[in-house]
Order: sequence, then structure tokens, then C-alpha cells
Amino acid sequence: MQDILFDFISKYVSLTDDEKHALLSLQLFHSVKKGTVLLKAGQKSQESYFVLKGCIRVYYMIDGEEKTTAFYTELDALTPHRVPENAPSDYFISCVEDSMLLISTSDMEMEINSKFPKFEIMCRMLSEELLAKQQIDFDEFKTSSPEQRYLNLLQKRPDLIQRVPQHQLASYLGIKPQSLSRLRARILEKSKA
Amino acid sequence: MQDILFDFISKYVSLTDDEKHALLSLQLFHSVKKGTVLLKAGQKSQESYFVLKGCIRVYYMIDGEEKTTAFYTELDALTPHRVPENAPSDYFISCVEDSMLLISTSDMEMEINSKFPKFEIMCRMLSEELLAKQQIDFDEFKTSSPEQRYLNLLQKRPDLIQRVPQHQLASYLGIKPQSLSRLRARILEKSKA
DNA sequence: TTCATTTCTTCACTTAAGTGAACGAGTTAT
DNA sequence: ATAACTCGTTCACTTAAGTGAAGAAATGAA
Repeated sequence: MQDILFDFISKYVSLTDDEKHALLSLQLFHSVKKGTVLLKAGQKSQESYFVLKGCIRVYYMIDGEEKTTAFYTELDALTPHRVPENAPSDYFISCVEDSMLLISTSDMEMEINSKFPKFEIMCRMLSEELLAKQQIDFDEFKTSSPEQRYLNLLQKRPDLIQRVPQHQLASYLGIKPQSLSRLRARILEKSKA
Repeated sequence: MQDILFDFISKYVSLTDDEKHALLSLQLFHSVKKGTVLLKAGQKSQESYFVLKGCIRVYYMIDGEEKTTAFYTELDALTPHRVPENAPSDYFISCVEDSMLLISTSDMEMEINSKFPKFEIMCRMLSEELLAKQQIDFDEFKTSSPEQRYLNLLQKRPDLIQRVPQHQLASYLGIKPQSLSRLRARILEKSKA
């Protein structure tokens, strides 16, 4: 499990054994049961998450309905946005499957960043990468219909469709579960014909 | 016009007169006529834009139709995403109104960053701010209907509705111009009743 | 195991967006 | 000044998503 982390980090910076030990001594690793709510709307989020194994999701509660906006799976990093600083969260984060996560508080990040400037460099690289990816995702979402979004997901993250409940997928695509069922039936119909 | 820039920068870092002169010597200021295409799909984008006055937009050309995904107005910064590095752009950037822009190439950014580390700090702050804002915008877009998005825009960027052609606004909201007309008529109808 | 709950699908109906066409108003070019 | 074009709106019709209800299948708990 630690190897997964170090392999990932090695794509950005190379760590000495000292640095690796410092990281491990922070006890970042957490095993989290399916259904666990990691962050509730109204709470002030101080934690960042990195998925080693499993799946977590972000959702809003609007008019009593869950609206899922993101899924994070293996090697995805989730740093809750805080604008303005220290505002309470307006969304939830919960665990879709039994998962192995890295959970870091901002205190821990500050500590490790001050000891090893490398980490800050890596965080900057990661955040630039995330910004670019997110821009692309946003543009794709805006420029396509629910059906295209579903077909697109089928290409890019086929695992999600298997491991995530349909009603969560539906709201991620911007539609209701009934519409997703219909949409899938429609696609099947087309591929038959 | 220069004051606008320095006022903006002062929110992040404070500049000495030397640094201000160095910035001005780069000749970043450009006056751009309405309709000018700053970046075409297929080109490799090396430039970043900062709007001092006016409005520029990002759009895709899909099946012969323009799909607008973003508008940038006064004090907005647009750094085209480049993932993978140096890939040709798949979108267009054009000028909605006669505008005054700051245009910087990556060469110029490297030069000024190496001379004055402050700029790099400011860029990092800006990019973190952008990432957070973008996450919020994305979530808002995903969790609302075209009508809600229009009402939301009316609250947050009422100027856009005045200064931008309706068909561009429509595609920004994820719908066709005809639907935007209808939607507006519907809202008017409701507010009368 | 059994009971309850959640999840997914289907159905009939409503509502809103897509489509193609037409029209008038405003803009641009010649 | 006139012609060509763009832009916004409206209309009739089509298509797809929303809604509420019902039922089957899978999941979880007592």
C-alpha cells in the first residue's frame, strides 16, 4: 500500500529514505468503511484526501436530493476548496466503497512542507495539473448532452459505471435515475438496430 | 490603465517602482478590436490574457456550431490549459467587445518570474484562487437547470446579459438561442402573475 | 430466515429543450 | 441607399428529461 503512494510521488519528485520515513511517521493511512461520511455540509473542512484504493464521492444536498458532482478513485486527490478561507463546507464527502485513503490535515501539510520543500513543489505541480484537467472536464460537460456524457464516461471511466450506484451516476450526469435507465435502454436499442 | 493593473497586483504582492518599470517595459498592453480571434483551434497557445477593459470568450466549434464555455471580463485572467504539454488548442478565443488586454507569452513570464520571484508567488496564489472558483462554478452548473443557471447569472454577472449576444449566452447556459428566448418569456410571465 | 430498505426499471403523463422555418429589426458592406 | 447578413423572437412539431407511481430484484439488518 505504501508502494502505491511512493510510486505516485516519484512521478513528480524523488524522495530520500529520510523523507519517506517522515511521511510514514505522520500516520496518514486510513481504512474507511463504505458509507462513512468524511465531511458534512456545515463543517469546516481541514482535511485533504488521496485515494489509494476504493472510491469516494462529493455531493450536495439540494431540496432533499443528493446531487453528486465528483467521484475520486485510485490515485485521485481531493483537496476541498476553501473560498472564502475557513467557510463551512456546503457539500458532503462520503465513501462509496470500503477504501484505503490518505488523510492529511492542513497542520500536517504545513509541517511536512516546511521540513521538505519538495512537497510544496509537488503540491504546486499537482494543483496545476488538476486545474487543467478540471477545465477540460468542465468544457466537456458543458458542450455535451446527458447521452453524450454517458457514452463519454463509458470510454474514459468504465469502472465507475460498474462500481457506483446508478442513482449516483445519474446525478453525476445531470439527470434523474429514471432518465438514466431510459437513456441506457435507448442506446441498447440503437446498437441492436 | 496601468493603475488598474497595479491596483490588482497589490491585492497579492506589493511591487517596488523598479518592478513596476520592469513590467511596463515588457509592452504587455494591447488594444484589441471586437471580433478579433486571439487563438484558433489547432494552434499551439503560448499566450496568457488578462482583461483590463472589455470582454473575451472561449468557445469550441462542434458540428459547425459555436459552443461558448467561458466569458472573461474586467480583471479576469485566462491562462489556456496545456495538457498534454504543447498540444494544439481545441478551442477558440475571441474578443466580444473592443478591449484592452494584457497579453503575455510564456517567454515573458519566465523572464519576469526569474527576475522577480514575487510574480511566481502571485501566479501561484492566482492559480489556487482560480481552481477553487472553477470548482464552485462547475458544481453550480452541474446542480442546476438552464433556468436556474440564467437566474443565477442575472444575480452574479448581470453585465454579461447586457453586453454579450444572446446566442453566445445561450450556449454558455447549455441551451439553444430559441430556448433562451422561451425561458426568458417564461420568467417574465411568472413575475407578472 | 424473514422483514425492511434500497436500488433499478418500467409506465403514463407533464414539462422543457431541440429543430426547422419564418419574420422583423438592426448592422455591415458595397 | 440598397442589399446581404446577423440577431433575436415566435411558431408548430419532435425529442428527451422530470414526475409520481408501481413493482421486481438485490441488499442489509434483526
